[in-house]
Amino acid sequence: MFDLSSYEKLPQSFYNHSDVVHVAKELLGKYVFTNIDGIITAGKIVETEAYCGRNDRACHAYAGRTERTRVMFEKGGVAYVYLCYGIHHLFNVVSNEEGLADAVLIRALEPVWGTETMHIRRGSKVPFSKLTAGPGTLSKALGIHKKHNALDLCGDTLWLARNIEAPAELEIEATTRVGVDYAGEDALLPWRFYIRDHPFVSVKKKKSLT
DNA sequence: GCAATGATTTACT
DNA sequence: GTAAATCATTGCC
Repeated sequence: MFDLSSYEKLPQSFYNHSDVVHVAKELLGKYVFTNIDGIITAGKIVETEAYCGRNDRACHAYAGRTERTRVMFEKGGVAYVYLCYGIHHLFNVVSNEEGLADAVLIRALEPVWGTETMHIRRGSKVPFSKLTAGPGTLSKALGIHKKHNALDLCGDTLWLARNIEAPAELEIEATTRVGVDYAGEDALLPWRFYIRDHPFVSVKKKKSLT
């Protein structure tokens, strides 16, 4: 059975690491919790992508600080929620110090708590295996809304935790990121991480390699 | 103030 | 496999 007492909220210091790629890898196997309207949902992180605002053209913050991206320039430990294509909410974890726009995009989760609620939020009869397999769908399943943008991840509405009983070692695979072809050479950076052979990883196919 | 576009998903051919 | 849905952010007038 799932025991909430086995989970420990990640401290502020976790997000202040100077290497966003390192944070992205550390996030694998951790858990995302949300408490929306008193309903708790949670999922294990199985896929992430690192974005670095200083030298990564794929990052929204690369072009500079704007009204939208200013959250990424905050100190680590806040949520950056962005509405993409007018439909989908993407959930990012901001890392590093204030002024350095690093963030980790959560691309896929494994539902572990409140799966009934997730099903309701996802509406139609999506198979269980698709509940949180994708950056837009996982946000919807967890009830993450853009109103949660800039939320403190150490708060009581949206936070990350680790399982104190979970094994420390994971099979981590690193590949190029998805959907950032426009970023040119930066799209080739192996900054996408996922747990090897995990069923909830959104297996991306296309790879226009020459 | 107005038009273009995107870190995606879903449905239809 | 291709195309549409849909809207906040962005850049230019």
